[in-house]
Amino acid sequence: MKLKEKLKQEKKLQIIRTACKLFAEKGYSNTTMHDIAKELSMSVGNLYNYFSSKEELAKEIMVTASRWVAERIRKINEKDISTKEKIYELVKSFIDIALKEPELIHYFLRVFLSNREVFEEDCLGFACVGDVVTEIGVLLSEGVAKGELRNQDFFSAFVTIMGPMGGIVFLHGENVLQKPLMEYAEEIAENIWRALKA
Amino acid sequence: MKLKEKLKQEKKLQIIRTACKLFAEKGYSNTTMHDIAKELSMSVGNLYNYFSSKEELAKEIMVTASRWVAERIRKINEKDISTKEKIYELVKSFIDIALKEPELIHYFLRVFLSNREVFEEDCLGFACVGDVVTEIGVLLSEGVAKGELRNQDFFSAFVTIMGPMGGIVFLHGENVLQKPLMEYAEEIAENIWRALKA
Amino acid sequence: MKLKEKLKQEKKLQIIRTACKLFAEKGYSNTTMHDIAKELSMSVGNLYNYFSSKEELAKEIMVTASRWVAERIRKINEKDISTKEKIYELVKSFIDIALKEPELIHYFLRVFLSNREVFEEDCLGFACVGDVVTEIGVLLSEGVAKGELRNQDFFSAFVTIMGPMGGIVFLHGENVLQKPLMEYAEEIAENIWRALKA
Amino acid sequence: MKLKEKLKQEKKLQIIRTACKLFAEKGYSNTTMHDIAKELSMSVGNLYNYFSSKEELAKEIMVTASRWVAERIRKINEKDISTKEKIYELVKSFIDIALKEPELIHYFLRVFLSNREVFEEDCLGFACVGDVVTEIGVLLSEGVAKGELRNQDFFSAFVTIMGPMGGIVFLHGENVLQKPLMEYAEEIAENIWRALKA
DNA sequence: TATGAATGAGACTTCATTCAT
DNA sequence: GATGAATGAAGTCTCATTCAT
Repeated sequence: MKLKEKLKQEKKLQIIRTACKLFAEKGYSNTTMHDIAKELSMSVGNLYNYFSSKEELAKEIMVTASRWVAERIRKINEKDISTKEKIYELVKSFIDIALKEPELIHYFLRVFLSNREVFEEDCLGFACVGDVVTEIGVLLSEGVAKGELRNQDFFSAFVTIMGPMGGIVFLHGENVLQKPLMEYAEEIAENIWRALKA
Repeated sequence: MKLKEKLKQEKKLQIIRTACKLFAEKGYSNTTMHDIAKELSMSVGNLYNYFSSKEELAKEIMVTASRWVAERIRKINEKDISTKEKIYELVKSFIDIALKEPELIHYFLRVFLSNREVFEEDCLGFACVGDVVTEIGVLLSEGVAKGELRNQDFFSAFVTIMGPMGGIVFLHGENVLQKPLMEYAEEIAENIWRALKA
Repeated sequence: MKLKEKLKQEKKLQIIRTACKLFAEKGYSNTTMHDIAKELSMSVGNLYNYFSSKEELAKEIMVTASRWVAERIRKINEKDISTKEKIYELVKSFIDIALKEPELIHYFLRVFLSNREVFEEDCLGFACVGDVVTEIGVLLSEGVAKGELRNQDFFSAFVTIMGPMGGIVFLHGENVLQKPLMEYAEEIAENIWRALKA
Repeated sequence: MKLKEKLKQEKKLQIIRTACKLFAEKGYSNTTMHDIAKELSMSVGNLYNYFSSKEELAKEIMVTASRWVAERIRKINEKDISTKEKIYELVKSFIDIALKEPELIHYFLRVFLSNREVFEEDCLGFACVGDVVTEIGVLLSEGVAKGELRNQDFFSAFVTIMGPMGGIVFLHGENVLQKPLMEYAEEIAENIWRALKA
């Protein structure tokens, strides 16, 4: 039984990864359950053995993806380095994810940001992405505690971090940037650091 | 003849305003041409006398909305004040728009950002929002010229401005903020200023 | 008043000609009243001042076109030549029309033949194309009277004449013929003559 | 697995038969996918599991119907009888089909002949009805080889055969004939034979 | 579990026709 | 007569979801 359960989880994850990619590429509405099934070489019917609906699938993707990203940030938070260095690492990490697993970030930009009705019920106050928010919160409050960051409203600081990072990745996805994405990391990080530092 | 033409333009604008609102509220895919027609108390068929398709409508909204926002920024640029003050005014202006005409900003967040395929052809390199980009560019380069801002890559600076502003408005739309939106203006503006100043 | 009436008839004819061409080119269903109006540089509404409906227009075209073709046949019938020669002239005439005013023949093939419901009421027993049928009837009965054609059922003879002529013109319209259309005239005429001669 | 595939083919054929009938009766444009689904007691959506579009369906009908008719002609060609007898049998066969399965012939007259745009791409040079053309070609060239038919251009001969046959069946469908359709067979056959014989 | 045929509501779009100006 | 904005029914096609096998 345990093995069976594990296999099922394995498959769920596989579906999540594929669906995340497709949603991120084509948008939530433009991706059909058939598209997902086809990409996975499985039947539509079977998809419903793992997720009760398209919305359900979208939500689980968000939770999972958020957890992955949060994990990366948590590792940074755990490091014994200055807040400035943490911010630099955060930006690099974020861009690294955007390069290696772009669907994670684009899923957020394309699906989560824009299909609020899908997430409305279960994601009030961003329950779905709570892990990420928490980690950013940790980074900020520790920075303040250490006297390295100015004390300010959480949300102001939060958007000052996430906004530029999300923005540059979005522009990258649109092919409007003239340099490789990673080359923007330093400048963005410096901007964020200057914006928040004590 | 001129009158008739003017009336038609008037009506187009009316449609654009209404459609912008609906798209911003419910998302592009979740808003039907029927919804728009109903809200305008007109027939679906007639809608197509003004816009040849739903996509076409979405594009024209973007161009128009972008022009409106750009106009606001241009007025700030024209003022004889310091760059710091300009940034403060920009943030306040942006939030002001978000409060009085939230559909303009949310249209950008919900429709433009997330339904890239709709805009792909005609909006390469953001032709659609070019006016806004231009004005931000002016603000930045003048700031640098006056020695008030550090010289840096345009895109880095651009997302450092637009990211936090967009972010806070988005969170506002999601009802997660604890204070009235405008109360975040000062802090956000200060963050952006510190991020970019020389 | 008379002048006015004449001008109206003139315009009707102009509309008929244009509509006939469009219907013949694109088919009845695929041609919109707007298409016709546009081609004539007039408004849709005005079209309805001349013809009460699309169907009405189609019928009037058929009557008019049929009269034109019948006129050509009548002239042949009136000639003082042998039936064989008449058949040769008929085929050449038919092909000549197909080359110079292809819409007349194609209208018959594309619209009349296939949109029977349009003509049903007013064209029972081919009232619409009665003139052509009559002239073919004259040619046949005179040929029999002169002992040059075998006496046979009218419809058998009728299709033996019209079938090959319509067929070759259709194939020409489809670009499957390898020689210029007119070069088929002799052979077709000879076939028809042999088929019917005494 | 094979069984399932077979069942699907079976159903496709069933759809083809029904759609052919409806198209032949009411014309291509006047027959809706809903009409077809209803006649088959199935859902519109499911229709699209078998044919990707209405046009696609029309094309497959043409190919299938053409194959059926060609089969009948092929059997005649294989018989060890004179060309004259073959022509007589061909006409009878054609009329027999028109009586028993009128939709096959009327589909050709009403849909194929008149909705050229539907078939344009995939049916250039009549690829769709190639089988029928081929068989007629065989009949003709063998007749010439045996010295029973005059040698003439293929297309001239082709329309001399198909024209009268199609014509009489069309008139039958229009209820303008005064005798039962089959009674025209002899005369038509005789006409065609005389038209082509050496 | 796995399959994919089946459902049916609903989306976008077209178009003949009307009517106020 | 002439215009073209307005109507709204209807058509084609899509797609989340179900269910018999």
